[in-house]
Amino acid sequence: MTMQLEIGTNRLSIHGVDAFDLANTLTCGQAFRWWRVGNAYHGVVKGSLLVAEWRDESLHVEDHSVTKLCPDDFVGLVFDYFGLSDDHAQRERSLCKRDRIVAEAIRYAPGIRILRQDPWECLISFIISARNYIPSIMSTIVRLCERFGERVSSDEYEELFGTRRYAFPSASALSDGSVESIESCGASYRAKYIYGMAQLVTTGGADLDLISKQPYEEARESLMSLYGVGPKIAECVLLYSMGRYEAFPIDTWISRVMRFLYLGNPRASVREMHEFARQRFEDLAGFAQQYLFHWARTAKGAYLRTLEQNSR
DNA sequence: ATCCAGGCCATAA
DNA sequence: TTATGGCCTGGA
Repeated sequence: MTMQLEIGTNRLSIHGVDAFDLANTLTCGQAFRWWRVGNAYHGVVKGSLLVAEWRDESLHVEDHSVTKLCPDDFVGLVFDYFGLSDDHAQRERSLCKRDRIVAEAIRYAPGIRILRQDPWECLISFIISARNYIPSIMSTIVRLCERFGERVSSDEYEELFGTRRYAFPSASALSDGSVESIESCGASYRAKYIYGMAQLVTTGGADLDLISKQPYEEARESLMSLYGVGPKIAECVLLYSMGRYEAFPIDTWISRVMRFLYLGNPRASVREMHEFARQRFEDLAGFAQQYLFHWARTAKGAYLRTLEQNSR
């Protein structure tokens, strides 16, 4: 199937996108800056305010930013962010052949893509996500953006939807704040990590662009050397913002799936889980993780919790 | 109401 | 190298 583009004024329609579920892709826990409004999703992506909707078998995206992108940049942003040039159907087929549990997860909810997010926003967002609910994560990020970010919504958008949107704050904007001001946005004990990170990145003590070019293991170590960043967050950054699809972030849900459905060992170590995932899923581990994560939380949530209870 | 969450750090063995 | 407690507080 070939894609067809239709480009209008600050709007774009893409027909013939295969293996793409917009709703699940935006709400499956990889990004925290999308809101459902009617049948559409409103989100801030790298300083642009986008309104995305899946309608008539096509993806429609509008640019509602104050400063709108030129058509080329707009198309580029959308293709890059959603990974539209990738043959995702082929990935799904390949994963289905490799593993029958992942095959079930894909059958349950196909078309989940890995978004290509901004590394800085991704890093801070997943620091905030530690021991936190998704709604809390989102509201903390909103408050950070309101306090430290720049306005991104156009006059027309604000009039139409009655709300103002802000871009994710830069490192230097956050470093101009303080631990206390970040804490009061709801970041809690994570505020010191965030403020420290903002200072480090602003002064050049950490270079995410450089890290993104390092070999996988080296990049992972570089990220984990940052105060407040452990294996889970490092791998989320690698997967969701650096296109490292071999990454396999292990949170409590993936841990349950691995311990009870794959390894049959309630006390399996994170190391064992990583080893297994690397051998089984190889270069597509990140996609396997995303499908398993969504399936575990929604379709298998109660079941996995029961297994966990019974193993105690 | 309580109760605990999509980890990380420090400390201890 | 692996195990444990503490962090803190907005939501369910």
